Amino acid sequence: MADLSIDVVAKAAGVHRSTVSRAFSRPEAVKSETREHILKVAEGLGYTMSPLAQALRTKTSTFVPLIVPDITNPFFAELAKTMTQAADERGYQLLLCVTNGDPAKTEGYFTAMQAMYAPFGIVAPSTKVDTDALKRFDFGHRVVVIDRVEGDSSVPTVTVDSRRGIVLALEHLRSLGHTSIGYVSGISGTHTAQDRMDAYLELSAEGSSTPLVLDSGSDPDAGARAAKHFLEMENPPTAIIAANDMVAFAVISALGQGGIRVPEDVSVMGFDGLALGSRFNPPLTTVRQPIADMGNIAIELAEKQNLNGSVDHVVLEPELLVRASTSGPRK
Amino acid sequence: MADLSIDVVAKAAGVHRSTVSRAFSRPEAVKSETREHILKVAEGLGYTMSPLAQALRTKTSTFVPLIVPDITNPFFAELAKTMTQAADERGYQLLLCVTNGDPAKTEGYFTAMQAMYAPFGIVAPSTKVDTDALKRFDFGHRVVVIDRVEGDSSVPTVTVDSRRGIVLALEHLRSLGHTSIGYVSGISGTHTAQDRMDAYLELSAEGSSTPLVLDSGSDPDAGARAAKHFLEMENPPTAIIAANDMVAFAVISALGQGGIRVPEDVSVMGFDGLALGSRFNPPLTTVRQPIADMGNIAIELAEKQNLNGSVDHVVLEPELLVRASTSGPRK
DNA sequence: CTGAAAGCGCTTACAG
DNA sequence: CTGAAAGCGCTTACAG
Repeated sequence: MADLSIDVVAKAAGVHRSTVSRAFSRPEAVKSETREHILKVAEGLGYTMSPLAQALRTKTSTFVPLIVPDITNPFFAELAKTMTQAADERGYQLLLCVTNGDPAKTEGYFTAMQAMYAPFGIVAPSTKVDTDALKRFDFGHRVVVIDRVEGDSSVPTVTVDSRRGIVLALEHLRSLGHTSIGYVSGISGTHTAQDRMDAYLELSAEGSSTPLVLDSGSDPDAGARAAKHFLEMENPPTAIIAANDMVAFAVISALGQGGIRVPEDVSVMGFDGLALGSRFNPPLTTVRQPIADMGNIAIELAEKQNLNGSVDHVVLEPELLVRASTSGPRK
Repeated sequence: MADLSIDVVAKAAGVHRSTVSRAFSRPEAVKSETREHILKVAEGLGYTMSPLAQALRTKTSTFVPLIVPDITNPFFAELAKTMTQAADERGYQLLLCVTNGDPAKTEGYFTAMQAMYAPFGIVAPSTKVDTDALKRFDFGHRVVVIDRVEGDSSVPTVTVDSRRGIVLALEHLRSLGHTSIGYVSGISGTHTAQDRMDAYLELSAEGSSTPLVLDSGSDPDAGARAAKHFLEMENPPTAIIAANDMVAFAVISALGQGGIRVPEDVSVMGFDGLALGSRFNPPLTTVRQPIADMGNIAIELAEKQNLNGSVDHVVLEPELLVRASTSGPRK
């Protein structure tokens, strides 16, 4: 495999390199016979264009970074999976960038993506996005955020209606006969997390049940603490809503270690709709976010903004997913 | 942010661009005063070199692809996480490439990486790697595989001692008093999967217990089928080893839906040591693979091969991780 | 419709 | 130790 460049194809096809370039990049600008001949020769040689050289020359590439805090979190993994495909279908190459929550890393990725001539990027944050900080980077002007954003409406966003999700959860639980419904935050950085909690607080008050937050921490041990709290209560709630599926898993696990069974002793719901939930013990009832849609829409929003500067804020509908972790209250 | 290039830095610093280049890439080749001056000017301007242009010119980059079948599988997610950091520390940028099991995609990544002048790559396969197919690509000669490999020992590999892991699992279960121990394959593509199964078959025969494979499929429903099988047996085993943690989750979930409790009614072990296992219900007893070590070593092996052509095959020791999904046999 | 030339942002022998 | 020149693999006005 000697180094194949546009010039060797040009020579082999008996044309000038600019014609080869056009045959690939602007096919309509070259006579069809010439084009077909060139393409055939190129194929025979096993030639493909160098994206590096193309990017350098045109100052635009097809690399689209997806910046996530933690790929080990199944929510982001599922997002990455669907976005890889969505990007592919549109001719982009998704570059997964994992920050592990380190803001310095995020900035590093921003300058790197700038240098790679990425046309735009997607960020799924773990904290409320500071749009001012974002815009200190050139690249920050071409980013869509998978969360709500405050104050500044100039960055495109896509989220799920958090309040509606909590309504769905509460309705489900109440229809089962629950009146005492607790909440475990478990996450707290994003607006999404905040919105879920706020909605719970507000809606349970409206429903004339007293809000009961078992834990509001945001570390991985929140689930365990919530379970401990539950076990120590005289009148524990008969159902629990967890701020997301991962927290629900942790709660159920810790509860189980304490001898409490789900859903026999207490119902537990999650929020996210992870595939993993269907194989949990018990399979998790949850509010599904349309993760695949979010990924597709994020890319569309980015393209739109890139094209004509339009900035959209899309809010998707969540959906109740009843599995086995909820049932009527005990007794 | 006007476009910053080496030439604008050169002008601002009053030197030739080649000197700027050296100040960054071969600092010892330039007088220290000059260098410091250049670096200061560059910093003031907010200049960093274009990795694209560098790669194009030197025909080598710092992009290191990690090719995995499915990022949604926590094993690969954890691998990706530790490898991102390992790569970073060595000055590489990990590029996550997800094939979704599509061989065509793998080939696509290979040619893309070739085009990106990646110095080498890491592949975590979902099937037995065909080294001949691998080597049809130039890039295939600079790849390390996270699995065993057959026949051809010219590609560096890193794995865990599968047999040893099964020994650990069997010993643990037997020490608890189990004599009837079933197995669920759940995965089957890789040598690793094969080796685990073979070891189980061989070692349970040696231990004079009859091997009992509840399911040998490799799809996501293997766990459910195994549970069904279990429920239909007259004399079901008192313990089950699952080929990996994800399968163990599915088995426990399906068993739970069938009214069987773990570990009260049957003990279940996994294999992998995923972080997720500690938050399963019940927390999963398993054989831990040193995933972080695997990642680090994979990169080291790649570097070594790249440097002096040496090819190593590293086999790591697994470790028993006792949590709550195993106990003595019932009654 | 095709070719010749200039240039994207770098590096590296080669002189001096 | 530093500069001038050629070139990595492309694209795109500009001619013809």
